[in-house]
Amino acid sequence: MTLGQMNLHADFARVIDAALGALETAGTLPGGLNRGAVTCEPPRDPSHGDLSTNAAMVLAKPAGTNPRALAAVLVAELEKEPRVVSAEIAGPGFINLRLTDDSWRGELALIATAGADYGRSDMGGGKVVNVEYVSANPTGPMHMGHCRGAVVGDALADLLAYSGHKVIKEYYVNDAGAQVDVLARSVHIRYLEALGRDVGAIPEGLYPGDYLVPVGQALAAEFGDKYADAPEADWLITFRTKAVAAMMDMIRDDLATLGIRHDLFSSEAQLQASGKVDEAESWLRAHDLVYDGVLEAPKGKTLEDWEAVELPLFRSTRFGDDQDRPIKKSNGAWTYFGADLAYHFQKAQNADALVDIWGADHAGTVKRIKAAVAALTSADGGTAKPFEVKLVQMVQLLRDGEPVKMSKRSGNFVTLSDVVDEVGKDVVRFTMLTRKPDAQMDFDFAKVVEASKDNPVFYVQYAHARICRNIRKGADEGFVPSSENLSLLGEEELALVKLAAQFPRMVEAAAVAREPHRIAFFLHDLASAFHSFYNLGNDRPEKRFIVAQDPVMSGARLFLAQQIGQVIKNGLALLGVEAASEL
RNA sequence: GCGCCCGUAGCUCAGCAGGAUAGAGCACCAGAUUCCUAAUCUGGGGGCCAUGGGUUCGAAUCCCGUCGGGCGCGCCA
Repeated sequence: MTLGQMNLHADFARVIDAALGALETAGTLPGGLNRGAVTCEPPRDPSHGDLSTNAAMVLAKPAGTNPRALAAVLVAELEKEPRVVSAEIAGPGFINLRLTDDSWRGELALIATAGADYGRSDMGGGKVVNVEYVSANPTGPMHMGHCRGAVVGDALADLLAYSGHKVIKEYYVNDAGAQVDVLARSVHIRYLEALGRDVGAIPEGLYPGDYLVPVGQALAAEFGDKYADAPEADWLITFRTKAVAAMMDMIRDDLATLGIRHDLFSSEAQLQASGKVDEAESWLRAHDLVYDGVLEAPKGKTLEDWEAVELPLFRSTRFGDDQDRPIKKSNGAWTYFGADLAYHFQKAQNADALVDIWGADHAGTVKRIKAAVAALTSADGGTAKPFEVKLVQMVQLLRDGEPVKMSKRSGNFVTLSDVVDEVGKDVVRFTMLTRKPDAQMDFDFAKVVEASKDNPVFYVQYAHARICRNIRKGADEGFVPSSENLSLLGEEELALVKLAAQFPRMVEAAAVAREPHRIAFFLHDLASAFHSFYNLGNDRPEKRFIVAQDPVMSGARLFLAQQIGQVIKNGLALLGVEAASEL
């Protein structure tokens, strides 16, 4: 049995499929029906049963019968499954299944056996997926604008790994564009300052942030006044390299406060130096995907300095873009797109699939890069390498309801580490993960700081801590979690198990949809169900986890609590949030 | 003008690759701890799922139009 099969929901999807197969063999159903739309999931209303399938409804038409008639024969087939207590037809043709209590008790035991692996699956089949995220320009510390993509990308990468993919977490360092020259000049000012020169105000157009002060000091310590009066050409490259390295150290530290650690940092400058970009261009030219041409003036805005110049253009209009895109500038340097194209080609050679996490402000470039990657990776006439761009919408930063304008140029921004220091990693991560990534969100700094005690993350963590505390208390009284007498667990307890048992399918669905936020919502639901059950013990002492004078019942209940805690812990781990045993 | 994303309760958001009576948190109201920490629980009010069509057994969900909001539309990155 593989990991992907070891849970009840996956099992019953197969039971239903087998039942349909039996009907085909018997001639009741025509062969070759597409069962892709058949579902097997818990009904929204638990009173309808444990599992529900729409098989009769989606197959009735192609089978030339009506839903309820098909449901009747399918029910007869499903009732042969020993774990099925009842199979009922409901509404327009749903089939609702009730399973034996023992099958749920078995699932509970399975959670204990699987432990940290409960929910893990082999769905990905070991395929290598490269997830590129953050990739902020190395010109300053991480700010809140980067935060969402960082958290979503990291959680998605972990989710894919947990679902049976081999994941490479990658950061693309844009250390080759004009912005790093600006950085080098900004650092040179700080270098002069460190040497005691009067530099006055930081000139317009350079980065004014204080974070460059120590970089200037380090350069002064290393080089003395060697470059103080030297022409820019003498120091630009050296300063650029040193400054980028310093910025990347800072960024790595910032990411570490969120628990984010990339496997691979790829340098744009190194990529260009290696000749990979030229190779990509040659290949594209040979395949008539790059040609020399002249662009039309941009629409929708007027540019005084617009000039028509011949440039090497990528035929992105063939792939739905509204304009062909230059891969080189008139000065011969690569455009961002030109280098990016080669970069993706290189990534594709080392992975079975690519996922990029981008900010929504880059949405306009998705078509061209997807087109380029599709063209490059199907070079040998094969199928193109799967490549998805996941857009993470903007976070509107507010302070007491007032928008905070952020600009690195002006030095006015809310840094990531400020926020993490203030509210903590878990709150930041959970907040970013409790909404779907393709909707905009507001992040009111003051509000989040103030309301951090009410953050849903504590609700979930509290459930876990509560469980740990009870297990400790049980141990103090000599009660140990035990799976010996799970038959003592009744309807209310099994309702908890049924919810927890959905974790594996939630993980798979979240991985397929690339939506880690589903895990966060599931955990909230599970914590809520747990807190509810826990409070039953207020009025009904016999429902407590620790029942005085009853080690057998206490053992079974504590076992239940332990497994619920395990599932919460597994889910939190996926989100990169701590599952503390004390709050 | 064009492209992408969004529009669900007073507010912030879910709604599981179309499914049964649209949910949660916050806020508001009313309750529950001699008993495992109340960082919890129970109950209540509150929604023409922006809007108009279409697809089908069935639509908040898919398609088209309209309105409203965001982002983008340079040889920038």
